Amino acid sequence: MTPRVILHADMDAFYASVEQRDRPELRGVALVVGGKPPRGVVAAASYEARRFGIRSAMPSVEALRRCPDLVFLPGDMAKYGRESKRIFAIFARYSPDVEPLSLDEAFIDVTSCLRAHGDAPPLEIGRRLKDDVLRETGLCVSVGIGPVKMIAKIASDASKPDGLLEVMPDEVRAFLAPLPIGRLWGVGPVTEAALLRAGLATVGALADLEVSELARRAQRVGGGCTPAALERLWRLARGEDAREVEPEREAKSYGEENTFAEDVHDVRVLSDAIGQHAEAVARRLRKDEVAGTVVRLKVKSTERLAMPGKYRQYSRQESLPEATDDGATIARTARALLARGELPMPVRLIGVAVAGIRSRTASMGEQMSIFAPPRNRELNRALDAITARFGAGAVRRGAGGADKASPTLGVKRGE
DNA sequence: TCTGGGGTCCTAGGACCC
DNA sequence: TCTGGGGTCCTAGGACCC
Repeated sequence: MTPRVILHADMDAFYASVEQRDRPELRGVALVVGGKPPRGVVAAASYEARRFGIRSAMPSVEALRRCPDLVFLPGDMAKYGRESKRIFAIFARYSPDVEPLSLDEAFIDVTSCLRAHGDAPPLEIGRRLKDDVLRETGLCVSVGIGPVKMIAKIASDASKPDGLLEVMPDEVRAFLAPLPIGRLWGVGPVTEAALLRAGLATVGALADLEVSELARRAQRVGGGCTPAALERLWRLARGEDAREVEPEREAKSYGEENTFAEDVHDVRVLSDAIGQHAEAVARRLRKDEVAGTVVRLKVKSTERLAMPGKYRQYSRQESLPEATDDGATIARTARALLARGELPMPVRLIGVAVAGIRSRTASMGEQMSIFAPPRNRELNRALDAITARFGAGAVRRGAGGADKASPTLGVKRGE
């Protein structure tokens, strides 16, 4: 079997770079896109800000402490979305097999179209891709190339900023071996700490274990690291990653949530927020012509956990007899979940999500299901039309009053 | 007066069916 | 007086990713 050629393309400091491109006065300035103190976090930091040690996912208060002159931008998701479309249109010219990971990041499997690229070496293909993106959008992208997804991803990360790095199949083990264990895709803070305690500090140390040792070592690692989980990581550490590039992944859930500016003691405020989230989720379901059978309520209390910055969280869900895309139905179900039992007050965050997603048409063929009570369908159509024209804040069903949900900003770690 | 919001995947227990 | 084992669905929680 000939090895695959997989590119991982990842925009450099995406949101921050878009802002600096469009506003020349921001060039050379330490800035972040994200939520302001006291409760916000950094979604993206310009390279000038990174010189102060500011990183994605850092609390904004901490960022401000490191750089008192830091400029905060709220971010413009609609703009980043448009920019994302342009970038993905470029990616699509390189292969039909493009798997988005986020607005600014994708795997591109070019194995089957090497000929179409004039049998150019992979590194040359990566170079052309970078040039196209820079010329057409004015933005920088880093590209990693490898025989499997994870290697391509780590390579792009290692090459940043403005990077281009190919790891050949016979170089994989040597490339991975010296990396700290936390760089492995799927090893976060909790697993990293557990692996370190078990004496596995580098990817190479894990890769060098004998298969027969794994079960015993998993015992030593503990902390929820099952033998199966450790074996998965072990394979990744050896550069074995069988996952294919999947161009057509459908969303499995749609959710909206918000952290309140201040802790909430009033159930009516929670109920109102549920209503807004339910309508927002429903609008997105209808826009994508899908519906879901599971309604999920998420509540974050103010109780802190041992991990810094973590709070105790509760979730309750209910399966519906039929798939729905109706905000009123989602809201009613979520409110019933809220009322089902005592929850510790006050509340820091509340969220509503719909899962069990199926396409509207497929579902109708299956079971003649109708997603909203007939009397609501006219109303929903009207709501969608008004929202499309005037934006999400223009119209709201029922009584209002709660804080508006904060804008959505994805975090880009390790750019 | 100290960490967001969008997701995915995995695990584990219990209910239920055959 | 006794009760296996597999499969599937549901729910809750947690780790992880960007």
